[in-house]
Formats: sequence, C-alpha cells, structure tokens
Amino acid sequence: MAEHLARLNPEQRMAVETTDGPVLVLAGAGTGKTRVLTTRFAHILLAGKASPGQVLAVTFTNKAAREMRERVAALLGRPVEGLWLGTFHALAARMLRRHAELVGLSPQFTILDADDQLRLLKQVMEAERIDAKRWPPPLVMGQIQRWKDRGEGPARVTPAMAGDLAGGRMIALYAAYQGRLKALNAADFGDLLLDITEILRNNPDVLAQYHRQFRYILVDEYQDTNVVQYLWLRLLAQGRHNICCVGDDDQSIYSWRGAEVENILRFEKDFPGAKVIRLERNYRSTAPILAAASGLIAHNAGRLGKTLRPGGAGGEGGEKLAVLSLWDSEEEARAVGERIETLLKSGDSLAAMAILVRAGFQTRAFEERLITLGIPYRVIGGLRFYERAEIRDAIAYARLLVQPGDDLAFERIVNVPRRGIGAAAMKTLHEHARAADMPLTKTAENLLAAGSFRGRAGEGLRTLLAALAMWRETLAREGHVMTMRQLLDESGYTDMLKADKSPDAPGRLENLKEFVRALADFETLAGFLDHVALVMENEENAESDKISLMTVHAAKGLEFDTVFLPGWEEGLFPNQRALDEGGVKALEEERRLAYVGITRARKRVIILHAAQRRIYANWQDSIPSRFLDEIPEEWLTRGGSAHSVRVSRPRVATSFPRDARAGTPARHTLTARRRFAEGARIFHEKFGHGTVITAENDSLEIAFDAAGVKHILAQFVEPA
DNA sequence: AAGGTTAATGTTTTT
DNA sequence: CATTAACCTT
Repeated sequence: MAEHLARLNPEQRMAVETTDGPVLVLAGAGTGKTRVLTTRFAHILLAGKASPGQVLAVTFTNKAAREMRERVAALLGRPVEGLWLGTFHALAARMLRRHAELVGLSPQFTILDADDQLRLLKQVMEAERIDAKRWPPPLVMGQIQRWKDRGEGPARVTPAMAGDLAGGRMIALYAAYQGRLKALNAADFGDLLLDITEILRNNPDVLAQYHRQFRYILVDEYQDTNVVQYLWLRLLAQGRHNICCVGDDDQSIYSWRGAEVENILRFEKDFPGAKVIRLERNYRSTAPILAAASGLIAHNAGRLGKTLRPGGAGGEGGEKLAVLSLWDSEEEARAVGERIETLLKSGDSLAAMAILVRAGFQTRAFEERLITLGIPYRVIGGLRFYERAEIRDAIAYARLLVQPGDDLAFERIVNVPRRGIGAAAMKTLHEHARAADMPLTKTAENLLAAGSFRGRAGEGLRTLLAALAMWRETLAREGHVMTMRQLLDESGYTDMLKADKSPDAPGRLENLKEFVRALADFETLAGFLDHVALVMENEENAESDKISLMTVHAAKGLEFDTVFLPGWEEGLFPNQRALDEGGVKALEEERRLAYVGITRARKRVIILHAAQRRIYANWQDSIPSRFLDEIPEEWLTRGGSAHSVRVSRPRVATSFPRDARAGTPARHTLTARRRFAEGARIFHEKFGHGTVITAENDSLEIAFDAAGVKHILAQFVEPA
C-alpha cells in the first residue's frame, strides 16, 4: 500500500489520508480523480478502519462503479466481497427491496423503464379524463420526474407548484400515477431514490441500522447529484460525517436532468468543518489545451475556483488549438476527414481520436463522410441493446413469468406475435380488470373460465395463458436460460422474425441469441431483470481501431489524443434552446460543456464552425460561437477556407439581433452596454414584443405579449 | 385488426 | 429532411 501512496502527489495523498470528517475533493479534469477515489477506498480497508461492507461507495454510471471495483481489487491484490459499491440507483434499489413494504411495495417490485412509465401515465391520464392533446404526456412525465428528483412525492406538491398543469389537477394525477405504480408493484427510476429517502426519513430505526453499518461514504461526480440524491446522502451521513465527495463544479453538465451544482458549491455549509482539497495538477493535456480551457471557463461566475496546471514532466510545448472556419457543414465534415487522414499518415491511431458534437443529429454528416473515406468509426450512444424492440419484448415475457400481475409487460406482448387480440379485446379486458381490481392476466383467466370471451381474441388469450403457465413450470424445473429459449420459439416470436422480410430482421434474431447468452450470466431471472433495468448500457468492444463519434455529454470522463469539436456556432453551441429556457445559468452550463469537450484532449484540439448549416429543410447562416472569442487568442491558430472572409465581411444569423453579433471586437462592449430595467418594453426576433419582469445582470425574465414568460439573455433583445 | 396516410416536430439522456 | 406517432380507411 505504501507504494500506492508514494505514487500520489501531495494533494492526492492528502485526499486519500484524510479519512475522517467531511472531505470535498475538487478534482479538475485529468487530475487523477479515479486514482484518489480508489486509493482512498483501499486505504480505508487496509488501515483497518472499516470492513468492505462498512463503506458505501456511490457512482453515477455502472462503468464508473465497475472501474472502481476492479481498481480497488487490484490495489488490495484480491477480489473484495460484500461491497456496497454501485450507482445511486442500484444502491437505492438494493436498500428499497429490503424495506419495500414500508412504501406499499413487495420486495420483488419491477423497475420500469421510460417507455413503461409513459404508457402507464397515458393510461392514468385517460382514466382521470385529462386531455392528452392539451397536456402532452411527455411534458407531464417530465414534471413528475422533476418533482421526484427534488424528493417531492405527491403529498409534498403544493397547488402553487402544480400550477394549471393538467387543467389544475396535476396533484391528483401525480397521486393517481403513484397509486397505479404501487398497485402494479412497480417503481420507476425516480421512485428508487424518492421511496428509500422517504423510508429513511420516516423510520429512525431503519436509518439507525444504516448508520451503524456505514462508517465511510464515498461519492463520485458530486456535482451531478440532484436533490433526492443529496437528501439520501445527507441522511446516511448524519452523525458520523465521514463523507468524502469528489467532483468538479466546472464539469456540471446535467442540470436539465435535475443535477444541482449548488450541492457541491454548498458542501462546506452542509458539512461544517469540511476539508476542501483541490486537485489542480493535470496529467492529461498539453499546456496550450489547459490554458485555453482555463481561459474559457474563467468566464463563468460562481465557481469554487480552480486552475488546471500542467502536472507532468512534458508540460512545456504542445500545439495550439486549431480553429477552422468553413463555408458549410459539408465542408466541415470534409475538413475533419482530411485531418484524420493526415494524422493517420503520421502514424496516429483512430482509437486515439474522437469527434465530439453538441447534438446527436450532427453525427450524421460525419458518418457519411467517414463512410466515403472508408474510415472505420463507432458511434457511442444511440439505441442501447436493452432498448431494442425485440429485446424489450423478450424482457416483457420474462417479467410476466416472474410477476403474472405485470400488466404493462402483458400489454406489450399480448399481441406480439399476432394472436388476434386487438384494441377491442383489450378494452373489455381493461374494463373488467378495473371493475374487479385485478391484474389483466387474472381477469382474462376468469373471463375465459366463465365462457364470456369468445371468438378469435378469446382463442388467442387462451393459448397465451396456457403457454405462460407452461413456461412458468419449465422455469421452476429447467431454469431461466432453457425457459427463455423455449419461450422465444414456442411463442412464435422467432418464427415471426424469420417470416419478416425487412432488412433488419436477421439482426433482431441475432440480438435475441445474444439476449439468451446474456441470461446465462445470471443466477435467476429476477436477477437478470434487475440488471437490465439498472444497467442499460452498451458494451462497446474497444478492441478495434476506430474513431469515436459521440456527444460531448457522452464523452465526459473519457480522453483522446486528438479531439475534433465541430459546430461551434451561436445557436448550436451554445444551444439556442438551452439559452431561451435557462438564461445565464444555461449559458454557463453550455460553457462548462465546451470546457469538458476541450479537456478531453491529450495533445490536439481542432474546433470547427461553418458559416452555413442546413437545419431541417433550409440553410441557415451561422456565426462563430462566442466561446471562440472567450478562449485567449494566443492559444489559437485560425484557418479554414472561410476564415479571412468571416473577419472582413461577417455573416449575420437570421435568428440573432444584428448589431450585437456583428464583429468580434465590438461584441463585448455591445453586450455589456445593453441594460434593461424592469418594466422596459423590448423586442425579440422570435418571440416579438414583451415587457421585462426581472433583470439580473444580462439575464432577463420577459413576459412576451404573445409567447408567454421566458428567460432570455439581454443580448438577444432590443429596446422596443 | 391491420395497413397506409397524414401531421407534428425536432438538445443534451449517467440510471 | 426525416422520423414518429396519431389517425383513417379497408
């Protein structure tokens, strides 16, 4: 162990050895965060301060959890058993299963995915007679999720919070949705943390049990915690306070998912006497990359403050960041392709390169270009294995075997493959089920036994129910792998795919084979189902030499020699929609995202922007991102076919006020001069005339005459 | 119950 | 433009 400590720099070592009391480790990008976290974990165990089961270690992703587990085992020189190491959701689920009755669930509850949630909500809305046209279910779902992220169950939501959503009946709707979840013995993702937090809050004996158990708490990516996660941690840390949170406020990029940077900013207040340790020595990137990133992020207010310094021996030298100005998005893709080919010729590997985009649709142009050039690539993100329709169908069958009362699973597969059970049959089934307050399968059984379900639908239902009963027997006798293999054949599912002439049918069959293979890794079907619900990830084979294409969000935590950052244009990055919704706060998050993008690079950054970009149907003029002006010019090398043109004859974006965005040098003075008083009348290109309600620096809250209340940056409006 | 047609709608998505 | 969900027709 001593040798592991010796490999740390003084700050890292401090972060590892300060085991007791609250500790906040502010770990900048590439400063050895994971090393600190894992060494600290191992140190606690080796120093005999706690046994493996007495440390609670929380991450956001399964990947991070897996990595921590492996590295701790490597440090200890043996695999460790009995760890409470996992994602927030996995750990919460594990706790919740132990105390499920306390919130009206049984321990075998099903964890619903986003698709199930939405379908369930639609049903509840229909039952509550709430117009789905006026109140789009995804929007309503979003509100429910936000409440859950903030630890607010239906009982805590006030009419003021609910507003006029769902015609003023939002609270009742939320309560009804929760009621249905409990009736189905199901929990959605938000419930996992909401429910366990509620349990810990209301049951001192349960909380005391965990207090006795957990001597140390380790939290990764603390800047991304939302309110419930924070409440859950605070409850568990109560009393002993041996909590160590690692994070970087400059890399908080998930506020739209409920994350609150304030959690990390407030740490010292929350945990008095907390020790704050800054890791600022960066061992990843060259000096110009660090300087550029630091210069950019310095434009954010309200940071905890941290400056990345080159930590390695080779801190000096390094290429400046290249900025390429191109005419249009196609030329942008071509320019990236050319650079890749040049790098390949000089011996670089594709695996060491990445193209990081702001939005998913941008990847397409690059994919096309890479295909024509014959450059192998991999797109990270997108549809994940367990989200594919055929896999979800198979999972629904499995869920139905484990829980016959799983109505959502039943509905999904009742007519897949076709059994002649359509909307009409399902309607009667639903009516009877509701009247008798019984699951759909049980209702179907009763109706068939009573002889009141005839015709093709009745026949189909009878066959399905008989088959389900048979598979359940097989499950008990032969185990889950054999059962699912048989089920897929006997249900007619594989035949359905074999008969399918569409080009992706063979792939789907292949996926199902993979599904059965994956089943074998688990002892029980229930264990497998938990895995698919909580570990929705794509196993990427990082073996082959391919360039990675992904969003900047997806790239957090990764690193590459060369990073391409295309689409640095106003409206795209920073994203206009984010700005419209979130004002200055959103702009700062966009800036952090840009910071994350740049700091992914070890050696080389190429930022690109196009003067014209095709958005949907038509071409739109675009001007360079303000972030380009915020990076100190000394670290940039400008080039590209549209470079000089852009300077002498700046193009004007249609959706932006002309004067504020015209030339680079004048920009700051213009935006700085623009001040609006409360009550001032203004005009916005898109939303028209309005009145300023509140003005905070350059973030305005504006009541538009036609478009409602919005948060807008001052630079996007002009006096009316 | 199934297939074809139209209309709406386009950021990011760790679990 | 291109995808997807809701709708309408047979």
